[in-house]
Amino acid sequence: MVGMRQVVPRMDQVQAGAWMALMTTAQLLPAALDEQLTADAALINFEYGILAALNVAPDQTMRMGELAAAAHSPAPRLSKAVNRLEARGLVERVACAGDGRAINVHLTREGRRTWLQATPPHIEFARDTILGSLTPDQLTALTELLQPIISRLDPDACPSDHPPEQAGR
Amino acid sequence: MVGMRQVVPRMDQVQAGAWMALMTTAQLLPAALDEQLTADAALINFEYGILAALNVAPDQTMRMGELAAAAHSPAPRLSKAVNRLEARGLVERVACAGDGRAINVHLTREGRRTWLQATPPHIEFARDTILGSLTPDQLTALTELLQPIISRLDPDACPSDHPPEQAGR
DNA sequence: CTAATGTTGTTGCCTGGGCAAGCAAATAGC
DNA sequence: GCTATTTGCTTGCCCAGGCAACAACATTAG
Repeated sequence: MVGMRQVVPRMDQVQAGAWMALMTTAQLLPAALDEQLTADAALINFEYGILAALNVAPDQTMRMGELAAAAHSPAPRLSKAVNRLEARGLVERVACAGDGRAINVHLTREGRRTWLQATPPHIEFARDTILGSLTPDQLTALTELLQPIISRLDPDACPSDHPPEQAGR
Repeated sequence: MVGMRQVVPRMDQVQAGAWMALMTTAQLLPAALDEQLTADAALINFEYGILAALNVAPDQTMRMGELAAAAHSPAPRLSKAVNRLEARGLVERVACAGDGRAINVHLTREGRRTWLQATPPHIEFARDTILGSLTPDQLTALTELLQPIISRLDPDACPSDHPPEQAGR
């Protein structure tokens, strides 16, 4: 019994370090993003992602289902976010011609204006505050290291998608 | 005016890729953690962290302030989490002898039992599902790449686990 | 045509978290 | 000693998100 000090499995030093770094990042990053966006545009990151997705969609319009998929969001969460955006006039719901139960979400002129205003500080924050400390080679390395983790967390996550995708396609 | 297509700043391909990987990780990781812990021990990650911190503390006891610092949590969040844990008998509040306004949080026997039971699946999940796809060298690289990002997000985040703020400096 | 099933969104209820206000003990100023 | 400030923690109020129940329309089977 003397050798049996720990009942629980242990991580070695390297694993523990990576684990802590991942956890800390996952904790701080969303908070920092929401803080920046809320201060600069009264938007949370999730809402910004909706505007961004609509902005690059044909006719600035998407179906709820598409939007939910693009934002990796369950339907209720998206529905409520669209409620909020619609109440502010940034977005409008339009009945879908072909299908009576589908809803088209359309980015209003005001919504696009808000997105245009919100984006520069957001991109700046991402580049300067977050990515700015790494060289391009390091960024590439980071991306490749995170990719397998993402794949294991969500097998459906594909490399190219998501909110802050660049504006001009 | 023809050349002026975009008013908003852009990220290059490398930056955008890293950005997306970071965002996706930050989105998926906490959800996966809470899911695993909730299923296996009816704890969310934050609560698990509290038990874990108490478990390694001298006398299985910490002051609220210490705990909040250890969990990188604002005071109200910790207070409410301790409320929940105390209601389940996993933790108890004890008045602090020397200071009438301070509260010592103590891990009960039942709390330690819960932590012991919750930990193996948690560690397994972390090692196998999340870190398992990377070699030790890659884990080291990942840690070093995330470190500067963490530092920029929170200047107070200390790289090493416990630089124990010993009283006598 | 009608009934059963499937699809698409929305609403309600509950929980966790942020922030500001509050309370109580300790400390500093007078 | 007595007020004023500071420290340590808690509570209340509000918002965002998860899940299940629901409503509305579409589709398929009989």
